[in-house]
Amino acid sequence: MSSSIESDHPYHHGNLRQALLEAAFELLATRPATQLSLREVARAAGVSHAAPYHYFADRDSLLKAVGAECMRRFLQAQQTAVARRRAPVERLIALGLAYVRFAHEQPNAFALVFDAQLCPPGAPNADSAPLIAANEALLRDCVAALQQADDVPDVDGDALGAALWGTVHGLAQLVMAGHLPMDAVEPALRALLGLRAPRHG
Amino acid sequence: MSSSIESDHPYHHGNLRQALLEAAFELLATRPATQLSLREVARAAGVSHAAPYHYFADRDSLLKAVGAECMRRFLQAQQTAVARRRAPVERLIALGLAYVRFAHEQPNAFALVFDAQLCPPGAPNADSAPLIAANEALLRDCVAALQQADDVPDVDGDALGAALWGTVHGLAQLVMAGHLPMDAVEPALRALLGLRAPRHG
DNA sequence: TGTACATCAGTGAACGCGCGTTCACTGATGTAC
DNA sequence: TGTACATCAGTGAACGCGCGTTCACTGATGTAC
Repeated sequence: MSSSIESDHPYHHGNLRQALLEAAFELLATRPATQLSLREVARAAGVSHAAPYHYFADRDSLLKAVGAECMRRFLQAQQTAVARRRAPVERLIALGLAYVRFAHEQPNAFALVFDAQLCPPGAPNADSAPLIAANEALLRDCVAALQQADDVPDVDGDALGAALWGTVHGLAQLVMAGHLPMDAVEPALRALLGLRAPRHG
Repeated sequence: MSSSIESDHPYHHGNLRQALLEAAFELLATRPATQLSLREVARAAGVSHAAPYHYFADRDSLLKAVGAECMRRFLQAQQTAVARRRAPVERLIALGLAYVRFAHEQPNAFALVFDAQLCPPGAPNADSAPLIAANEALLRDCVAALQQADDVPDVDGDALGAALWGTVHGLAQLVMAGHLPMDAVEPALRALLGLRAPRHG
């Protein structure tokens, strides 16, 4: 019984920092990060609105930590998806689908990951930096593998990588915004990669 | 002298509705639409904070009207860019560049156009609906023209259109978020469309 | 095993703020006579 | 040309709200003796 970390003592919560991050993450199912208030998160964690200040300097740094948590889950979703595939094209498709599916299922978490205010790409001080680097590396590897296959024209790898990142990112946004059904994503990716083959017949 | 619509009478402003929309649009250079307050817009238009209620039912409908205005400018930027080009690939590149450039220069206006809360794609009651349809038609035409060129493999046109829309949309987002410099956009688009040619030599 | 005490995680009252919205009003305008 | 009047765009005081942050506090915990 003493093994329970989640106790209900009015004082000494146990692991409030983690509980706050989880509460915030769950609230993201409800509304965008910009609309999350510190008080709401504290309320959801069952704690007074002043308690979070023992773990986070202010609202902003709580949101930054939540963003890093989201990034972690986002990266893992992609790694899991890619790990099951071998063929370069299939790896890329799996990566893209995982990317879009995460955005579809956790739109506010996805938006937070790419929020320039909270997770600025130029400021590597955040916890997110290594995760972002890992994610870009993952994509780069998939593109490089594709290029080593023998049916791909000779184009700049970095530029192609940027374009494909743009594609999955944009498809994610369009799905999130309701402009495109999730079903349309895989055909879209296949059509695009289908360009690389010379005309049929 | 009596021709001046922009008078400075304390009462009877002249064209307050339009002035509010313009003030709001200019404020978008400063902060995202979600952070715009009615009072701020009224202040920027030089009018009391209650005045907007003569033209807009509430904050939300003001923002919706601003969104339609943004959409109008966004569409026009693309139409202008495409009008100067003839070759299918160049038309597509010009379209994509205009798309991304608008997002780069007016990020908050761009974001508002695609805000699902304020401009929901499923609710065609907004002023934006015909503009959105026109924009999608523009892209579709460019893709169809590309497919009629003789060096393109036989892939599903709708799926390809979705993918290319995703690509420009995603590149726009990545540029806005600082993950990609504006300079990288044209090479990325050219690399992607370069896939359609068989391997060189 | 029992007592005294330092620690510090969490409390709850309080602050000042800007917001969206309402409301009775004011006064410039243009029209009817 | 002059007067009376209806209209209605814009005013400014007021409301209640939830927010972020501060602060003195409380009381559960674990340790030293």
